Amino acid sequence: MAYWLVKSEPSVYSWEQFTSEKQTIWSGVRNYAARINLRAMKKGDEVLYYHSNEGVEIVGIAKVIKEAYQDPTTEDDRWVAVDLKPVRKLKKSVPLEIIKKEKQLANMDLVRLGRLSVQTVKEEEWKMIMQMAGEGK
DNA sequence: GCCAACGTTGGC
DNA sequence: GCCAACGTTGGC
Repeated sequence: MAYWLVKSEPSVYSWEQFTSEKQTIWSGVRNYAARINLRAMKKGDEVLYYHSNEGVEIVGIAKVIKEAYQDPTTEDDRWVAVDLKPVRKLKKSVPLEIIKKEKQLANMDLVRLGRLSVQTVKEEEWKMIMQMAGEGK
């Protein structure tokens, strides 16, 4: 089981929209580093859902329901998409500001590689986030 | 193949 | 709205 983090601008595709649609195609990624991560996603992997620009916080958990396939939004077969579905909203959203203050999370991709839109999350990082979100585990 | 210029992302 | 950081492009 691996953990991931995806970003979305709420004005483009928010968590609320995601949950009301029950699932979504995570397409339109045009970045090589992000593509490597998309390809590595396995069915059942859990994904943190992060709101960029507005909110600037992790708001919920999603799950991979379909592994990488050709991105339907382009003819170019080099790009891939995955299908995600919402699992649940976090009890408490975890703002980037708080993550930055947490020493154990200083090396998270979210902090180091701010602009990467699909990131890996280590198990320890996932656990920390869950604690900070008030999720008992 | 290097690197400067440019465009985009995203935090503030 | 500004600007820093970073990825991509293109000239040489």
